[in-house]
Amino acid sequence: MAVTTTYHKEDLRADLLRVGHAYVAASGHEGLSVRKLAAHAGVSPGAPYHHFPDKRTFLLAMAKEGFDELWERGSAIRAQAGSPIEVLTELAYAFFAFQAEKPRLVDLMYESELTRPIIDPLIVTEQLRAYALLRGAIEDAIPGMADGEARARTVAFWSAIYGYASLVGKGLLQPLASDGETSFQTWRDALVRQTVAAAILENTSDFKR
Amino acid sequence: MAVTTTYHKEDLRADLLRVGHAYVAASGHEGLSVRKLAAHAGVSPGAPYHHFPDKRTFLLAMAKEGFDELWERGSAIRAQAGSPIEVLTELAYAFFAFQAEKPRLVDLMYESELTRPIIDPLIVTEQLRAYALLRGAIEDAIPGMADGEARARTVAFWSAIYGYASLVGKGLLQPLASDGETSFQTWRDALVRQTVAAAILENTSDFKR
DNA sequence: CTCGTAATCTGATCACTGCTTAGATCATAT
DNA sequence: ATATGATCTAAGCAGTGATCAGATTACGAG
Repeated sequence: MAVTTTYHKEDLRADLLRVGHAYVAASGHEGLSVRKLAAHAGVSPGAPYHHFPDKRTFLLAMAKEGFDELWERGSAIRAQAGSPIEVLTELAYAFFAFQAEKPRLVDLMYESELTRPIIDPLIVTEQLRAYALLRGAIEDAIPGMADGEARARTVAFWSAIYGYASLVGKGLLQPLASDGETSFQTWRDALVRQTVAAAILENTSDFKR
Repeated sequence: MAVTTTYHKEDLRADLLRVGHAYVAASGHEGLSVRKLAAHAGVSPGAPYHHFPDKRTFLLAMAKEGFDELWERGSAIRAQAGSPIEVLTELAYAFFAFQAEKPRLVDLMYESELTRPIIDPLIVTEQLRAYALLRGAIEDAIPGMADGEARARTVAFWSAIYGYASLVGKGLLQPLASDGETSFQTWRDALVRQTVAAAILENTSDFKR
């Protein structure tokens, strides 16, 4: 006879995450509904609730996969240890690359119902881990900094990198380029050079009170 | 006999915007529904659709009021003309102040269904106006820059300011401060000083290709 | 091999959402 | 006074997140 369609799925949880990532990559997290998700996974509308208590929890699971991948890329860069300047530069470009590859996933991670009106604790945790990575790279360049200075330098670095990637993600920077990709790369390279330099300059006078 | 309740409202459109701003300020744009809006304005669920074709259009009208206020504050700062360093510094702090006063409105303006998955043309327009303001302030400091350099400096400046404000708005920076407001202000001041300095330094070597 | 238990899935249902539409009400100009 | 057009109500549509009773299946204990 015909192939018996399984009633119990192989691993519905993993299927849902797979389907979810595909949907988000294609259309963003805004239009994603539990019903569409279930339909794409070939399952009834209520089934996903046996694997995730909430829609929010499901989105959080997807976001976590994104943060994990980002973390792996970042810690790999730091592990293969070049000079501090090289490490910071590569970290910046790695974030831009991730944002370019999966812009809609980055939206989910940083700008979604998971971050508004109040941010989810898990995302705060992920962010602290990334903060520690950046701070470590900066402290490699300037050993023995006071706590406040290290914080200020890390925050300034991350603000510029995140801000730029975020604006690019919104499509708020391309329209300014009349000469296309060329100048687009030029700003980015200049911004990275500036930001890395500012994070690493030995002159600490700006941070003393 | 009793007071005749008016059937036609005085100015429902303005009332809706007022009510909308109050709701967003209190709870954010996420939970705002046309029905709640109508109820708060004392009107039937379908009434708002005679003044705004869409929910999106309504949100856009609210966002535009925010951009207009921001623009007025910014152009006032530039009009009262101090040194370029003072102007850029005050512009940065003005944006932080606006974000601190109306964080939920800033969410609506920069991180909402109006900016995702694709950004609304009106917001791009508003952003270009603000970009021109910043660029002008930077060009006051360094006259006669090449186009690419002016762009790169402006983009880098705006990226850092926006990125920092955005992270603060998400509550992603406070948790890092163990000593409260003091160090919080310290990072911010250091970031502004760094960013303004980088935007204005005469050394153009970083921008030549 | 049987059978009970727990996990999984279906299908119906609830309150809520954005939006549409027919018809009632009102202001205003002629 | 009356007609025109703007405004509003009330009902209803499809789609949403979430719940739940009952059907189906896997699996371990006897």
